[in-house]
Amino acid sequence: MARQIEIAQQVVESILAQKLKPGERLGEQELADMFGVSRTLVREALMQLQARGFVEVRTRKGWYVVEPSIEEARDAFAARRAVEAGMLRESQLLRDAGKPLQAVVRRLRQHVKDEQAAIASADVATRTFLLADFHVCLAECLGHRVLCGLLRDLTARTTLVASLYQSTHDARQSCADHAQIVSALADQDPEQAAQLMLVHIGDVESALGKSAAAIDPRERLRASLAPLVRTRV
Amino acid sequence: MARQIEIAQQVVESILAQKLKPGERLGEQELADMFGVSRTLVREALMQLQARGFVEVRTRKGWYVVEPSIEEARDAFAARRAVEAGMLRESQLLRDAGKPLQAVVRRLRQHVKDEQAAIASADVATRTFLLADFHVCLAECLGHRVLCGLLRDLTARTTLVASLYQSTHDARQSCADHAQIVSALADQDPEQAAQLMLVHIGDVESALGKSAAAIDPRERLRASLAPLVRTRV
DNA sequence: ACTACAGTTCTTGTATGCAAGCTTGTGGCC
DNA sequence: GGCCACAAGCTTGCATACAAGAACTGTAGT
Repeated sequence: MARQIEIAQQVVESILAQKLKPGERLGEQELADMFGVSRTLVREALMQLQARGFVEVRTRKGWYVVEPSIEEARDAFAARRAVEAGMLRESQLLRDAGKPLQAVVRRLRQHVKDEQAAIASADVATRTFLLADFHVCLAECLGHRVLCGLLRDLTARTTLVASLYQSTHDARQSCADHAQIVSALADQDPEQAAQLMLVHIGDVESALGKSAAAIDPRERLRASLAPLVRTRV
Repeated sequence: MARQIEIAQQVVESILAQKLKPGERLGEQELADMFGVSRTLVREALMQLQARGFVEVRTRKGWYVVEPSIEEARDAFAARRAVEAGMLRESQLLRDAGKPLQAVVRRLRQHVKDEQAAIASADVATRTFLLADFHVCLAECLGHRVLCGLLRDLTARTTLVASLYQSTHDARQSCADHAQIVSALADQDPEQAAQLMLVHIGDVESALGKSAAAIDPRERLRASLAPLVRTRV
């Protein structure tokens, strides 16, 4: 595969696993050394990521993982609500039912099991990745290849949002939601699945910002420094 | 604004106006000369377009505007159905109603008027652009900035599909559909708007492939040459 | 006349080089 | 001692150079 796309993919996966945080700097030379290529390829990868809304460039200063504002965060969740509810309600597969649906349900149940395993083993990166990947998986299972790509990007964005606004949402709750959604699919009840999905996304969204409102860089620095001040160095 | 983004935008606009057709070759040097920059910037722009699904690169052969297969075409329409129906049904703006809705309706009615003007003046490029832009406009009006970007790309893709499979769909019909959708919005009836949207997209989709199945490059060349042959040069 | 092959040319793929701008550290000045 | 100016270094922005592969053309041989 093309080298740039590999680089871009790796960055996206790191975002999905919350290994890359919003605001993180991505030096061109640094990445180039890391992947053993020249800056040219790194730039091309970063351009792709920019087009997909993951990174931004501040002229002559560098590339940074995007830091969605509160409004952008809400907007990302609103987009996911629209896309995922629409996907479930307009799915052909759910109308026709039959054998393919069974295979889908089996695969999704397996995915939920994987989520549970990751939660049990306290593997945060895998857990975060799988919880987001469920939605991508769902799109793929329902036969929407375009939506699949769309959702990969959208879930990555909301993952970014979650790590910026310190979500307090419980992973087990998300996993349980997923299980319920799969059940609704198994019952061939798209509307129920869509409703559950809307609630699920709403829950994840409302878990934001309860503890920390907006963490701008200055605020973060101050927070990081606070203990030092308190101990009177 | 960054030069690459300008280049990418211009390409997308050309696609939306059907000035660039599927399978069209995009030579790096050719574009570089056209925009007065080096190939580096052109490549960076093309990389962005690749990430958004508009062009593909065949190694050491060149860049080409994507030629969606029949399945990819259906998939693109399915994605639009899901996204646009979801958008209308889950819109906050339509629930709250009130003054902002009026402004939205006014703007959309103006857009429909612009469409009518373009149709009347037989300006095919503007007409095609505006008919696609309606959907983008709708997303923007409803306050979804993320969906707005998504729809810009999705409508461009279906425009590409339409010019590949020679849509027989009537522009006036599309315009009338748009007007109806706006009316449903004015009546604060999201479900009705969503239904109309689904029918509208379905109509556009089913207008495909009736006349021409797949137009491969050879066939196109033959078609282009036909008149010359007939006059016995 | 048709095919096979070699040379030429054109195009992409990747690296490198150089200019411009930001950051930071140092020295001088008030 | 503190503040400002300037310079060094590092990073991005963009162009150019060069290598490698593909297509095309012309030629020779059957």
